[in-house]
Amino acid sequence: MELVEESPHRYRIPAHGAMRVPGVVFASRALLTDVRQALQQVVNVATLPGIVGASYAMPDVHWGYGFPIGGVAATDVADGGVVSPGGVGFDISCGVRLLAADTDAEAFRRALPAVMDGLDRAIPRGAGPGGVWHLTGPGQLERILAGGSRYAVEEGYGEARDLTRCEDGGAVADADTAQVGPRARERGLAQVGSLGSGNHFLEVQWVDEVYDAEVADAFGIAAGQVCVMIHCGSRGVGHQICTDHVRAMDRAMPRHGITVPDRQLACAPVDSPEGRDYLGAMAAAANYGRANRQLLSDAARRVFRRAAGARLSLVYDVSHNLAKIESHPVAGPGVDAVAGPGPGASVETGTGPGAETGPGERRRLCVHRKGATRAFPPGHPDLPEDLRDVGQPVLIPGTMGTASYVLAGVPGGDAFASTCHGAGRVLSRHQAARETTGAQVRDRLEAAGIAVRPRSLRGLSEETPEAYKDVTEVVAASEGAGLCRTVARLVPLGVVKG
DNA sequence: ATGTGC
Repeated sequence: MELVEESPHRYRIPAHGAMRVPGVVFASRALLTDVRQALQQVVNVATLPGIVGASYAMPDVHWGYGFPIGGVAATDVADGGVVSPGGVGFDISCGVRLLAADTDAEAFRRALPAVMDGLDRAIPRGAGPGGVWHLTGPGQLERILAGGSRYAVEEGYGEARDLTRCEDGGAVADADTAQVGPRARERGLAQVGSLGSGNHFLEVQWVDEVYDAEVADAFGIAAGQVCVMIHCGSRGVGHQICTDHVRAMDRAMPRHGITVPDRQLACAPVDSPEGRDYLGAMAAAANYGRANRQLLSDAARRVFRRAAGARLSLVYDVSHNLAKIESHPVAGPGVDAVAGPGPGASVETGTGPGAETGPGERRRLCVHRKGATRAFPPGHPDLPEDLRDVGQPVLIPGTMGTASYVLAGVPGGDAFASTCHGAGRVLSRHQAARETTGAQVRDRLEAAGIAVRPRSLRGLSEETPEAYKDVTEVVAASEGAGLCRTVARLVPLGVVKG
């Protein structure tokens, strides 16, 4: 496959065969090792009906179900554009939430063991059922699916201010709970307020380095400050919804006259019964994921209050697995996404004030972000007022025991205002577990001064840092590609895992 | 990611 280096962090796969648009890969040379399968998926995605601009890959791209993880694709709703569950992934609305404590790491050290023990008891995790809420009936699940974090806060599990620091104010309005099937509901009942397993975690971290003090200050974080980062999704609900709607679309594709190069790219026009049904169910799962993070935040807050006398305030909550209907400028047909980022250079800049002046007509697009984070630039109307001048906070969870990052959206960013989402796997779970044992991983973390509260040792071995790309390099490549700017680095004091 | 594998 031809990969043309256009700039140090931007590569292009020229459109060929059935591709309707080119592929654009943001990466460094080092990050391009072992991504052959993922880049074939970038090519496959470029054939989808209605796709505009390019099929994008973020620097943390790796192989996924149909679409690559670290992929961004937008389709034109009025031009037969499709929505594909594979473009969101099985863990619908998986995302990250960051809370900042009113204490610094030095003062906090003494309280750490008690806080970790408290979190160990308070945070449900691991595969299968178990959550902080025990639902009393189906009506309560209905309200979670429709109301997300907003419902959790109404019920007393948070502060009104939290909602101003959540993407979409804590809930998307277009959830269609009638499209959430019985199996998804059944699984959802018993998992409200739980981390799950795999790379999901709750970490106690501290701000080890600030790169942009002004933006960090606006976000509410400062050097030395203790934070809590929560990375989790919509558990069995999202998984079952993805499964159910992939099947429905797979059956409906012939009726819509759609053929795809890979069955895992099952899709339907956004403006079709199957497309609308999926988007409504996906929005319900998104709300479930947000409520999930809100409830875990409340559990962490109680522990911090009791064991450390500390208060946690929300920095931001953002998903990295979601499709959204957004308006972006798009160049006319025949115009490729050739140019790199820079003044006047990009064909489909992000939304925001810069976008209106760029070339192309604004179109209603279905933007799929799978393992990619929305990164609105300064001035975007959907940002809360106190963040409007600095841009959207972007939260990047690192590999267990290494670093995580806080980034900010920038003007002129390419890929429909999106950036990376994390480190990205290089070893499969199985391979990782063969490299080391959970006990070894635990001992290494403890020797580095990081407290670990795992639910299973097997899970720890699968998450060994060697299984992932270097998150620092991913973040540097994303900034180098003009997708975001680096604001702060966070390092763990303690890890709670499934 | 996932009651982890049709």
